[in-house]
Amino acid sequence: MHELLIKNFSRHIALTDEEISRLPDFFQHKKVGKKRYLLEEGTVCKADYFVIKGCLRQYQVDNEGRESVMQFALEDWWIADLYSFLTGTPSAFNIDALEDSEVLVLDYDHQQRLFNEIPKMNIYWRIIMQNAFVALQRRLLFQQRSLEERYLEFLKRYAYFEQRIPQHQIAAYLGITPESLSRIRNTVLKK
Amino acid sequence: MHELLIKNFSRHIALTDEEISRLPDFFQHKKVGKKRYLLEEGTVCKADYFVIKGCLRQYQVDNEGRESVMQFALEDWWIADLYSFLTGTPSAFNIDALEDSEVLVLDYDHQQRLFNEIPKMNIYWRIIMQNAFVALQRRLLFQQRSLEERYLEFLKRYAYFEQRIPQHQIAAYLGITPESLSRIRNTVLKK
DNA sequence: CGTTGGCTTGAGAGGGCTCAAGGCCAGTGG
DNA sequence: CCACTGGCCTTGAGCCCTCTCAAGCCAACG
Repeated sequence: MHELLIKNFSRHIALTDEEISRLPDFFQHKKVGKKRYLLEEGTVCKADYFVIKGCLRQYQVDNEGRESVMQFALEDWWIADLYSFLTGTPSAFNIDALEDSEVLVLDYDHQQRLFNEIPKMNIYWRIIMQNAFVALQRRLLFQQRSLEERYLEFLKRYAYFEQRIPQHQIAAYLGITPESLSRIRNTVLKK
Repeated sequence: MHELLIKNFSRHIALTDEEISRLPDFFQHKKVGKKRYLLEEGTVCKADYFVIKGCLRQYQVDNEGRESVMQFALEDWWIADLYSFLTGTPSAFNIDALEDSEVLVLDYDHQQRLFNEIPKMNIYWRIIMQNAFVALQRRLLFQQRSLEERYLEFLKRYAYFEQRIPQHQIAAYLGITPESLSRIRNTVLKK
């Protein structure tokens, strides 16, 4: 099994060697070329994806054709449309690769089996969901601040991958136009 | 144990009668008068609260004194500052009662014991965290729409308690000024 | 070396905010 | 029973931040 994933699990729960040896039964390995889709709007999100290489994004396109980025996912992150995944309903999101990427695929049935056969996985998922929830709350509050504050917060939290993401994607994540982001960067730089 | 809570658990997991009989060991009952605080900014959130009567709100006050409402909680809802609760750090939020209310208090140690003694509680909390996460994602996306769309979405999802909440609180939840909300309501009514 | 996509810059417009005043209760005290 | 008060909602006027639309630049790539 890929070491990134094992380390990730181990951050929250203690897996035995025996349990680790069973992990490969649950996951599939998949390569996603740049600009290729893991999920397309209107289809059901059938799996949760763990990124081991590259960079992906989950986004929505509104009636006017504007994109809103829900999430970026780099190495060591999970990505999926959880709502579609959990309910089995068609997704409103797309997930595609910003770079050539590789993911571990955990489809719904395998996840359920994982919960049954290694019950402490419930603890792991409870904890990462709690963390994701808290992060999202923080993001929601920053959404009400000025553009500059939002951008600085983004830099503070995500400086380590900011250079890997095109600016207009960052704008779509922050909920602002690329033009505004360009101007903000200018004023921030001058300080 | 209060029936609302048992029903809530039962929506996601199957508790035995024996397990239900043990629940009272974990919870305390507490009354909170209108305008009284369950949590004050700067203190640690030591418990997760399940509302059995009344209405509470979780909110933040920014440097300019503006309030942002993170969440309302009525009967059958959980409320807490999860970040403070999980990390034991001082909270940036306040939680107070908009009406005379009653809650069941689950403090951190009791929750940990609950997870240990009734392991399927991990499943329950995993599921409600997933649901809360998905709801928050939806809210985040609506934050980028126009005032009117945001208000209509709020009505659609929360019509059943809209009358119990003062308008300026709803404005603070939607991230707009009370004046703007008042104007929006006017234009919506005319349609 | 022409085309394409991403970033920047400018000018103008508009949505939502600020500040201020007025009206309408509900609660309170005389 | 009534005047008074304070909180909440409404309405108006003016402004500012951010968006839109448009053009220009530059690097990457065929």
